[in-house]
Amino acid sequence: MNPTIKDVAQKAGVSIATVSLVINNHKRISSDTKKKVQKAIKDLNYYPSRSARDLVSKKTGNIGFILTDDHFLRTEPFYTRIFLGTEFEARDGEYYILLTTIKSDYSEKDPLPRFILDRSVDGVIVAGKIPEVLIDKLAKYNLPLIFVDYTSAKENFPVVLIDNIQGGITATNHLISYGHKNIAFIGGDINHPSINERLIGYKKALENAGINPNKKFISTTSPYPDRQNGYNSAKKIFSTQKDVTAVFACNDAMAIGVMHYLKDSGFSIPNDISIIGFDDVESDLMLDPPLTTIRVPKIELGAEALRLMINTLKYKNSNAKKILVPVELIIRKSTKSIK
Amino acid sequence: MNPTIKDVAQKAGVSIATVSLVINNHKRISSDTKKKVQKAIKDLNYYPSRSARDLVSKKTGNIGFILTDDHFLRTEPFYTRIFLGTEFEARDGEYYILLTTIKSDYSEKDPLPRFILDRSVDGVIVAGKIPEVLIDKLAKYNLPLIFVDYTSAKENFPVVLIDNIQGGITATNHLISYGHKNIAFIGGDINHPSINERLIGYKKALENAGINPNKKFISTTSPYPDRQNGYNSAKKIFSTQKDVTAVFACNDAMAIGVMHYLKDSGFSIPNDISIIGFDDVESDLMLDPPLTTIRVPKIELGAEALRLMINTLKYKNSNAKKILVPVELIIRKSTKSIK
DNA sequence: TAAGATTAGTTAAACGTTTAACCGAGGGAA
DNA sequence: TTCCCTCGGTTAAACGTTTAACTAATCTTA
Repeated sequence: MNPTIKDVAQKAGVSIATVSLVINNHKRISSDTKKKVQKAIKDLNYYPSRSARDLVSKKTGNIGFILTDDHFLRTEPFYTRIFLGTEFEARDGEYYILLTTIKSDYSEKDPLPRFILDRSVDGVIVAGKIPEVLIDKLAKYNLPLIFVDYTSAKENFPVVLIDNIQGGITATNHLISYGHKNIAFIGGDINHPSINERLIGYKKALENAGINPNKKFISTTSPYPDRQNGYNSAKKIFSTQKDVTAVFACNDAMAIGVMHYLKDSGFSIPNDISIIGFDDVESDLMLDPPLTTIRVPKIELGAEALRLMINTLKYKNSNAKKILVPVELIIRKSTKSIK
Repeated sequence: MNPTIKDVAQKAGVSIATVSLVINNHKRISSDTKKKVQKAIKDLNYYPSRSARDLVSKKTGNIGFILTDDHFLRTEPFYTRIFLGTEFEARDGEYYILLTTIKSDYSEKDPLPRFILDRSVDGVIVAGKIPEVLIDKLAKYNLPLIFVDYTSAKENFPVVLIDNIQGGITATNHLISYGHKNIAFIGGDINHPSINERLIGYKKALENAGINPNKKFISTTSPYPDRQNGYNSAKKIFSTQKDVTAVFACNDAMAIGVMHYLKDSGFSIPNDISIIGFDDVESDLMLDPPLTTIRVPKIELGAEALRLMINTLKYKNSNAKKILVPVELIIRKSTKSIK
């Protein structure tokens, strides 16, 4: 079997308590014994048993990560990157991430993830929009709960968010600085806070520039912000509004849909129409032209969430922090100055 | 704190051993006591402590899942679906899946995943191609190791594979049955067993039909089977070979690249050229026309791997099983009969 | 009826840690 | 010299399960 703390103690000629103190580098240990013990640990290739440790310390060493299945399976690796950021950050620490998906139409009678029921996690990170009913059920367990890229309107949880408003402003300003005035906004369900905030940023930037937002240029009726809906929304707008010269799509997926529509309709990008996206879902999309967009640091979002969780766990401070992660304008070839 | 087995025992008026026996439904318990105990468990909302259980049973209740980061972040949700299949299957059982990615250029001096080092898993599932050096390092730990969609040539591990040869035959037969004779094969690195096997199937089907495989119709020099390389390979073949009427791409990503090239070059699909892919990565790709392909049951692959792992863990039978998962022809609009 | 077998449940040890309480040695102050 | 403090380490209890070994009661069987 694997070596235990006992073997180490024996080999180093000390008690098991001493070994334990060395491992958790307690100060009450001389550097001599410390070295001896560390040598023994190395020689035996000893690793503490997690279950024994967890049992006595009443921790599990796991963090749950909840995602809806459609978010997990999205074509563009957005939430998967957020997850990866969490996993990267956990990797060097002492936590493991337990990922589970839930159905996006989770309802009252669906069971909670097993890791909640059998208390296999010390806290839960929720990424993306999930049904309110699940939030309610989760809140009943007094587990630390942290949200990423979404949060409940009703309750006040610690959360890591994209600075969407600033991103919306930056994107719109970029188009304005290129001389565009008639800028369309193509978004999905306005009830999703991220999309709404990007729209707010869009409007703010227009107002700052003295441009009156035109309702006919704004599409927010699509249920889900994917390519197909980007295509459809573009169709609706461009078939009636002839003087639009630029599009701000609420994410890259919709932007790609818009590009498809424009190509199909004989428009040239960026000569006829400039287009900017949001998210920067890096992938071999073979887009032509490459899409100007607002980069969201997805890995960073996930890492930030885990750090927040670890802090919450460590200091039990439950004052609900909000962390706004900044975004960045990435200029490629899909936008063009018309001055 | 959470209720323990002690609380349940007290409430039910039995010993803790009895409670334990009920939980693991041992036969030596009358149905009367069983009911009493189960009621107490329900009343107290009791769940056994995993760490205590693991400590005594010397299990961890976790299965590691290793994936290279580029596989995890692929545009098409292929390996993520395999993972999900594993997670689905684990969900109702008693295992948790610990997912970790490794760099695709993992080298000798990179550390092993932490869950291996500190023995936090009972077994490891490896999905997709990983560097041989990692396999060697993993093999040193005597942990059950199961491969999915890849396996080491050197050693004999239990493995769950796609029936690629049959898939290659089915795909090619489909084209042959539509009257095609000059069928191109567009693949990536031939060292990847899956791709090689699909090519073998292609050749077999041609031979069965009395058609001599033409080397000029076969491209296997791309390093990675993605869209861009599909595009490039198509360019190479179609710029010299004028009588090709159909393409069998080794996966959907390359097929999409091929479609892009054909469109850019003014070909009509399927009127001028028929094309079939492999994998069936369902997604909102807005492909026009929809791609005929060979469906790989990805969820099923993952689930099968977990079942194999659980069996290995349960019966310690280490005879390296090989499971071939069948595939299915999905006819859409990208192939057309030319008879 | 007595001995053995079966049934249903209990006792207690064990798993591998952490950590509060304890202890002995040496040094300094009164 | 005596008392107290500090330093560096040890002892032992506790965490919540599983399970081998045991026991008491009932049932069979000759």
